[in-house]
Amino acid sequence: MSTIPDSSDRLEDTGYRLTAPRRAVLDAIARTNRPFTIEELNDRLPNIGRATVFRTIKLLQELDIVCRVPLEDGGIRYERSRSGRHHHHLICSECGSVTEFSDPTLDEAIEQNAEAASFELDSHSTELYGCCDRCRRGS
Amino acid sequence: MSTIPDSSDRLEDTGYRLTAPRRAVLDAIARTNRPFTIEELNDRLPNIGRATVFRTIKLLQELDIVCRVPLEDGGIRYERSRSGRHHHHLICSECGSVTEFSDPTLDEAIEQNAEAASFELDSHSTELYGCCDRCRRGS
DNA sequence: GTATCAATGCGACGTTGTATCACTGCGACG
DNA sequence: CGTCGCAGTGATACAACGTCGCATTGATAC
Repeated sequence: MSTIPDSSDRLEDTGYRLTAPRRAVLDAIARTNRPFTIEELNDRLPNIGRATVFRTIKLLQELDIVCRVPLEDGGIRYERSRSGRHHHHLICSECGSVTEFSDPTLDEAIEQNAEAASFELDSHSTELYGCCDRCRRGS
Repeated sequence: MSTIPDSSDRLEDTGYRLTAPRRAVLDAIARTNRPFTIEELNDRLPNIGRATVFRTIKLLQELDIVCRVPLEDGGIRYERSRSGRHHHHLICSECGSVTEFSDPTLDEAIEQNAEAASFELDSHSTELYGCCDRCRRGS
């Protein structure tokens, strides 16, 4: 999992400035273990402009520090990227938890479908929706 | 591919009324071969209320007559479902075309990942983004 | 026919994100 | 140090996409 220092470095290494608002956003994200909406983040950072929060999250997405999690109902949440690399999501409809996973077999199946259609693959996204282990045991 | 009569039947069979506005939406969709936004559809149906178009598309999604196509940039388009069944999308960033495909191998890989995490899978979505065969040849 | 209730149209509203633009403060350089 | 340039910020207006509430309409059962 990315730490705040890691993320700070990644910001500066790519030529972006590590400003107080960005530090505050990184800090707020680091203290959260659940997927969050921008509005939630915004409420927790009353001294930081709404636009800045949006801009910062967009930036962090580009740096793979946070990732966008599309929900089944079309809603969007964001989460700190654990791996900082390409991955997929298991999204629990009960508790809203999001778990990352990677699977070369899955990625290969996707690449083969693209190839079969003579499609030049740039990127792909796959989300799994259902009920996580915790919620299944709990209920 | 679903025809208008098919879709009409599917509406009535599930207990919904086949009204003039719904017929008009079905008709407009049948005449379109490209993914569309609700706003585009709305412009083509000036006699039908915006809310009704939204409501109808939502309904048609539930009946698997149209499907929601999430774009790479977060935008949303809709398209007539060719198969009326579960499938995935190849989405061309050049021309915006959307092609459906199904692949049991891919679905199985997804199921195995869910199983490995003791996750009870309800549904999943996978989208492939890139450049389609036509655009590759053309450019 | 007519009663009933699903469906519609309208307009207000909510959410999520972007554009504009004046201002601020980081950090480079003398 | 001082000051300069520009990336970054904040406020606000705006845009896109979709929902809600409610009075009215019209499809269907009887």
